[in-house]
Amino acid sequence: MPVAPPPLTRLPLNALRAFEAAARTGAFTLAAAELGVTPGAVTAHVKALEERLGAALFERQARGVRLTALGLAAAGELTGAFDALAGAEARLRALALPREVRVATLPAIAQLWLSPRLPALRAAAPEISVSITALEAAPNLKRSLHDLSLFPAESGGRLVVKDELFPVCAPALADRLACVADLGGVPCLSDSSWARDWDIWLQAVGEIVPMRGPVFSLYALAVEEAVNGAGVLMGHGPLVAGHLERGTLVSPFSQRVGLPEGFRLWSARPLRKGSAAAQVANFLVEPLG
Amino acid sequence: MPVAPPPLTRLPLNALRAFEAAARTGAFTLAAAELGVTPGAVTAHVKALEERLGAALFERQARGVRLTALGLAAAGELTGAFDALAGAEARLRALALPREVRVATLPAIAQLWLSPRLPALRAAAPEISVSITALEAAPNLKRSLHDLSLFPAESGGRLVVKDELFPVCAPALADRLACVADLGGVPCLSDSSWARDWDIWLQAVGEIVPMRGPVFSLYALAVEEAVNGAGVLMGHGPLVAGHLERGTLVSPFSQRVGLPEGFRLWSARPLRKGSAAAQVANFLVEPLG
DNA sequence: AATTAGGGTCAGGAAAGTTAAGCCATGCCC
DNA sequence: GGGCATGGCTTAACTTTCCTGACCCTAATT
Repeated sequence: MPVAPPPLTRLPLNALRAFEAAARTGAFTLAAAELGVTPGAVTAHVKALEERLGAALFERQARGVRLTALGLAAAGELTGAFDALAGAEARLRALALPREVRVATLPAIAQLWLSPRLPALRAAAPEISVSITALEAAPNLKRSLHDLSLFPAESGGRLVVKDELFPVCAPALADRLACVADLGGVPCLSDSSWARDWDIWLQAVGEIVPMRGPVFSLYALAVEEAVNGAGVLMGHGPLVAGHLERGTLVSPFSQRVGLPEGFRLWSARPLRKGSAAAQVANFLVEPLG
Repeated sequence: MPVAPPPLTRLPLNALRAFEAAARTGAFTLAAAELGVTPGAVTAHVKALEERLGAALFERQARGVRLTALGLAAAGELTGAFDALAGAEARLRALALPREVRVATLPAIAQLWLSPRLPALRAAAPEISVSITALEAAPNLKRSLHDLSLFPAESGGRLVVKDELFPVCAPALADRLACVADLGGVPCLSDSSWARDWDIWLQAVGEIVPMRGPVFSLYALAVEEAVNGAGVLMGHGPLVAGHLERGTLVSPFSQRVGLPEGFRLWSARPLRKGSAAAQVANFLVEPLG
């Protein structure tokens, strides 16, 4: 590695951020995803930084990278500094756009739980602009671009609604289901990210039924298919409540299994009383109040 | 299947930095100088940020800009965050280039005091690479790119050498100076950034002598001219000591005026014992060891 | 009236990022 | 165990963005 030429210029900010993200996530691709750029850009940034410093920050391996001692030593302080910067950025945004609230949640929750509630929220506080981002996993709260984050968890945040499992299907299909064992004779829909739902419910009710059926990658799609009579879906209480009310889905069995987890709401930063984010949070937790 | 990537975009880092520098310095021009870009770039960055936020950060006035309430509210936290980032950056650099020490000082001190000492420093610690930057004013320590900063001041830092004033000139010229009043008959050299030197000395010795002579913008140039016999210069003790020793300059009058200030050394960050920066600092303060 | 100081604007050019292909170990599979 | 697919980083050409440099504008100063 060549010794650095007299670099009296400061280290490039974006390269530092790319390095920090790569160090924290442990992979260039993850860092790229977090920063919203392509992996090639992260490669270039880290490389530029290493050339500038005249020392390697990562060991390149065939599959992935690993921090060098230097990289490890430098990453911690950088992470702290960028956390502070993210906080300052969020505050600036909150000051400039006090009516913007950005919520992160699971795609299923966004579509099946949050979306139906938005009209009422808009009616209650029309000046607030709520934007929803669907993410597969809860974002890093310190670094997130969101104000609120609604995800299933067993603890933390504020409980919005408890989750429970029970099979649901179209009314026509329910007629063919007299007992749990009948599930073996109909398609059982499942969602790839909640793959264990059926196991959990069956184990809780003490039954063993061999089942098969299509697997969906979007829970909302599985719900639609269930409504269309394509099969029986393991329903998450809060996500199928609307269809149950309207009668487009019914619950063929009485056994409901409460899950230890519920949908819980976190805020990225302390909510100031009366702020738009606080209003939205309160609405989601206590829609009536 | 992954859900669509976050359409949320974060505020551009470089624009935030430009805004922070402009807010802290109070002027786009100064911010541009600090960042090493042109004022136009700062204009564009701040403008982009304001458009992104949908709110003004500065009030544009015919002559200069002034922070809006929003800008003022946002600037403080940003400054703190960027200070933290600068600290992390400096630490990264120190880890990667442990033998680099960067010193900021006045041009006159660089040329007339520091430069003559560098050979001895190199001999004492040949592995350390010292780079010197001449600045007209002491840099912001928290944000500086330098490790050490050597500037005249009345307090703070570590005292390296006291400053005192007394006229100096070439030996041949000294013969024509019997008393202070004779200064009126010879050119009196002065430096534009130390314009008050003559006043200070004359007032201290209780004389009033009308004088004129060329004004230099570089003190080192004035010293060279004095050596060449072009006139009498108000010498700063530490900066003319070498010439006095070699006899290329002499002090025609006995009156020496000690200044309340001396050359003082600051370090941007706490010096770790044994670090290259600490070695250089110790050498400058106590050259004998 | 002329000068100066500070921002704003615009065309052109340098340096980001993107897209798509390439590498290279690992792990799977027959 | 060789063949083959996979995951992750890299590379190269292209595109977009950002910076520069020269100019204009306004208000305060000389």
